[in-house]
Amino acid sequence: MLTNSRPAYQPHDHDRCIKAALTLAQDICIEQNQRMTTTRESVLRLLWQSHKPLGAYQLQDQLAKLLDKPIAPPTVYRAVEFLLQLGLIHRLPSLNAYIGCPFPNSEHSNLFMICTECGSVAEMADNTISNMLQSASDKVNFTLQRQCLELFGLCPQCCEHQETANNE
Amino acid sequence: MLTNSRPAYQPHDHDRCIKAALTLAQDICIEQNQRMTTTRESVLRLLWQSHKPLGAYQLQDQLAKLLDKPIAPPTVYRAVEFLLQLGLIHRLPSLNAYIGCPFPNSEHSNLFMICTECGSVAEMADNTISNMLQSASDKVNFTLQRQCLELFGLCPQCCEHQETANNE
DNA sequence: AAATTAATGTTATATTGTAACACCTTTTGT
DNA sequence: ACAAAAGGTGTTACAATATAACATTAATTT
Repeated sequence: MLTNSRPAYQPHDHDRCIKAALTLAQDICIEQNQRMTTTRESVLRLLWQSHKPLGAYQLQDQLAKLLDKPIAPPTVYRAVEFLLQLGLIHRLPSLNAYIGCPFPNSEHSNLFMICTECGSVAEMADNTISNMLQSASDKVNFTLQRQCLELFGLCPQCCEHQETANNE
Repeated sequence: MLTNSRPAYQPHDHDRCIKAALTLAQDICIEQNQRMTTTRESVLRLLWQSHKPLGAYQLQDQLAKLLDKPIAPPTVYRAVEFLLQLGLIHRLPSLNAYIGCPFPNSEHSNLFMICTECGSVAEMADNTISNMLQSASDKVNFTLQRQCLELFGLCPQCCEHQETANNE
C-alpha cells in the first residue's frame, strides 16, 4: 500500500515535500521531452503548498500574486492540463479542484480520502483495491481503463476534535 | 453483489424499469413523509428514460418539453437536490450529471462503471469492496462517511465493437 | 537567421450552479 | 370552513467553473 496519509495529516517538513515533488517533476519532464516552464512549475508548487486541493480560480489568484502579473483562466487551465497529463497532479471531480500527486511515476488507483471538515486530502494506492475493482469489472464484462475513487469522511485530527467536542 | 449492469448494457423492457423505479420512489416518499410532486416525478422519470446520465441543462430542456412550459435552472436543481437526498438518484461528479439509482433503499457504495465510448453508466454495490475501503480507511485513521467510486472504461457492447473494428 | 513548433496572452463566451424574493399550494390547527 | 403556517415553484439576476479562437511571444530546429 502506498499512501501519503502520514504527511497529509501530520505536521512535517513540508518544504522538503515540495522540493522533492518539483525535482521529480523536472525529471519526468526531461524523460518525456516536455518543458517545465515557469507557469507550470509555479502551478505545481502552489498545488504542493498544502495538502488541500485548490480550484482553478484560487490558482489564478495565487499565481497572479506569485508571478506579479495578471493571469487569465486559460493560462491556469493549460498548466493544469499539462500537469494532469504527466500525472503530476490529480483533479478531484467532486470538488472541482486539483492537488499534487505524491507518487506520479507509479501506476496507481487514484484513491482520495477527503476530509469533510478541514478539506485536507490524502491519496492512497492499494493493489488489493485495484485488483478487486478489476475483477468486479471483469465480472460484468466492463473493460476498466481508469478510475477515480473519492472517499469522504474525517481525517484523524478532525475526528479527534469532534470527539473531544462531544465529550464536553 | 448488487448491480444493474445487465439491464444497463442490454436491451430489455425498459418501461418496466421506469415504472418500478417510480413506484418505489412513491413508497419511499410516503415512508419519509415527503411529497412527490409533478416536477420531481418528471425529473426522476427523465433520469430513468435511459441508462445514460443527464446534465442539469439537458434536464431543463427535456422537462420544459415534457411539461410544455418554460423551466428555469433553479427548478431543475431543486428537484435534483430533493431526489438526491432521498437517494433516488446519484450525481456523477466527473460528468456533472445525474442518473437514477437502481437500488435506492439499500445502503450501498456508489460504484459507477462509466463507458467512455457511449456514455452509459451501470451501478454496482459490492460489500467486499465497501469492506475493503472501510479497512483501508481504518488503517490510516480516516473515519469514512461516504464514497463515490467512478470507474471509466468500455461497456461490453462498445468493447466488442472496438475489437471487431480492429480486426478489419 | 529564417522557419517551425510550442507556449502564453487576450478577449469573449459557454456551461454549470445559486441567491434572493415573490407567489402559489398544501397541510395543520382551531 | 377558515386562517396561519409550511412547503414548493416561478422569476430574475448573478456567481463559479471552463473553453474557443485568434494574436503574440519564446524556444527549437534547420
